[in-house]
Amino acid sequence: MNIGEIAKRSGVSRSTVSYALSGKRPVAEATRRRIQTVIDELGYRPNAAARALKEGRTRTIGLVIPPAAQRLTDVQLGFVASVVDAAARADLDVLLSPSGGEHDRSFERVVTGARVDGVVLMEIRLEDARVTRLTEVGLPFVGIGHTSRPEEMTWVDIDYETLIARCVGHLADLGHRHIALVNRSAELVAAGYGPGHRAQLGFSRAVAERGLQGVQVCCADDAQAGRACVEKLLVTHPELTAIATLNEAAMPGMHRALADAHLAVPGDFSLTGVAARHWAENLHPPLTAADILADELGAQAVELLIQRIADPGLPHRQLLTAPPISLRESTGPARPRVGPAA
Amino acid sequence: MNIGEIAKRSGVSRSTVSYALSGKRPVAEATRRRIQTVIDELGYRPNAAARALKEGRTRTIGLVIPPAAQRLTDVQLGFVASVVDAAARADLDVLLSPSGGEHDRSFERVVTGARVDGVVLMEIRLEDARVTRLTEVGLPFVGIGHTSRPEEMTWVDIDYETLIARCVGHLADLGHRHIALVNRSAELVAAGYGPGHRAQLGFSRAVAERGLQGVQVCCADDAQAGRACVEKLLVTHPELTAIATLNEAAMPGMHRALADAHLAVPGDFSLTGVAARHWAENLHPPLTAADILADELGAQAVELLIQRIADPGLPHRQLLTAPPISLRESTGPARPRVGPAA
DNA sequence: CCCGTTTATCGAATCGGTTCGACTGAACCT
DNA sequence: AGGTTCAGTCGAACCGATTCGATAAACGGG
Repeated sequence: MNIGEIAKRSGVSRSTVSYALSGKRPVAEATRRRIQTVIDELGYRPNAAARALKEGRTRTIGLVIPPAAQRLTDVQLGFVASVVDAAARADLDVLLSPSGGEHDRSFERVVTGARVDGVVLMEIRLEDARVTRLTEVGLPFVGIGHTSRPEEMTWVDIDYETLIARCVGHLADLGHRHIALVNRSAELVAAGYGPGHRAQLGFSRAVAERGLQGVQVCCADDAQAGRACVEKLLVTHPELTAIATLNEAAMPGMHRALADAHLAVPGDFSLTGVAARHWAENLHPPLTAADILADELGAQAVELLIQRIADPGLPHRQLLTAPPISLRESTGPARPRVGPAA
Repeated sequence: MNIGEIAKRSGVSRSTVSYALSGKRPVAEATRRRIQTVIDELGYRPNAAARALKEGRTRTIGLVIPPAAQRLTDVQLGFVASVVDAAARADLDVLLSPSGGEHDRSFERVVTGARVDGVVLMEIRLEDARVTRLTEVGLPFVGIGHTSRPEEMTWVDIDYETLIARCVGHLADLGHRHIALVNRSAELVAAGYGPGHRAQLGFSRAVAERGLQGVQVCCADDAQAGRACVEKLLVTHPELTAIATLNEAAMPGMHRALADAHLAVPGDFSLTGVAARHWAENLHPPLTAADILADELGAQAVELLIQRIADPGLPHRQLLTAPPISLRESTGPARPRVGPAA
């Protein structure tokens, strides 16, 4: 079931079969039909490895995800899905590679040995060894997120700074004066995780501009932590009337803590943040949020990667997507709180 | 940066470099060290396509997932993560392929053209064209789930029938006499989706054995549907005191509906089901559930696949994993309901 | 000292495609 | 009629590894 077999049965040479398939040189219509018939009969498909070897490209891209053991957030999952989708539309296959921890062998395998034509990198830190390695190896790559030297790489990213600032602005417009930011986990933020870092910046800036009282706290990525975190906040900052967050995983716990404190959302307390659209819509009440358009971001990453593969010399493009905030039902006018500590 | 270059710089032939790397023939210690030095200096890694072409295997497995657009459930995500992890441990790469709908090209690319040595197939229907195709092509594969002719393929699966029956048994032990099963979406169940189908069987069987009153309903895979579904159930079946479910996505909405009806869990109403452990633990209250050990299942699937690749003639093994139910806090003794319709 | 063995290495074939240069007729031009 | 062009095809080289058979040197036994 190789090209030689097809050639033999069609009574032509291997090169003619190849040209019939690729169309890179003219082939007589009668010949082409004869070959096609044989191919259909035998269900022949060219061997991907042989083709990759000769052509020098694999028609495959790598997708480097955080260690699989550690659970992906909804937003991350959205990225994966959209990258896979976009790649499929471009007739590219996707090789999955967990990275970090004990999975460095997998990363190395994907990156070296010409297994992929390029790589999409998720969850980039401000200092990121994988970026260094990819640059060193000279493999085209696009980051979803960027390092502390963004001009040195090609990336797409979410403008968390602006998005969080918008959330704060929205709350301020509703009359809230005491607002908290619930960030991602302390380790992540300390490690220079971009979204966490930029959320801090955006929050500080917006709070300062609007002359508000702002509190920032970190919170592990799970419901229990979210609950504990908000319970504590309500006690230590009894004047709080609203929270903005980018920590999806903690959100259910945060809701719980508010409910336990008999604070209705949005009646007594407002909640907003940055989240995937369908996820925000599925909450109760639906979350007023700056939506992350994961689909678009993944598609753009793949598109950029395809460009870079075709012409690695292209100037490194950078873009931010900053859609407007989507008003839903989790925010309302500020109302002086009568909380557990009041 | 190919093997010839290494050979030249080490002053040996290409074959000697190959043997030095594979150890399949003895190489003088001095020569081996010299070669290794050159390799380390140049950061050489053998070209995967060339190796695959010669060896006839790619050291890559395919993972066929449901169309990416359609959101993966937590359990499905767990499968993906565990397959990727297990493959990485076995030094295998994972090629991701969405299937179904418009993604059939991607599936075809992966299964033909010798891109992968074998395939792990998720979300199998009772009648599944992909299984037919893989059998036809003769590519080794392992299903997570199985078709209506399970003896014709190799698979691992979760014993939903037993798990749901155990949930019912647990509720019966607590004194519940009127129990509902909230299944997955009607389309899925109608299409012969295994878990949905077997949940039905297990529920019916257990209800009959215990002499209970059982209601079965289907429910779309999202929170809104879950809420609507339970709201309706509470009205149409006012005697209900417990629900068992395998619909994770609908669970938040179900909780919501119970809360709206002023039914406390587990005080007034018990809730149980089949779910991923960490997910069940993260609910409020933590869900008493038959845990799905996704990690183990994925690892077993990969292990079976590796066996099948090594020896496709092996008798098709089949196994079920049926861990005991994990008692948490969402179930309690039955108490006559004073619900909205009472 | 000669011969058989072992050890270390090399050269060539091979995997299954793609692609380049060359060849053959037929059509076309002047 | 002779030369040019072009469609259609073939053979051979090549991509980068692995692997088989052969060879040469070192070694040990009788």
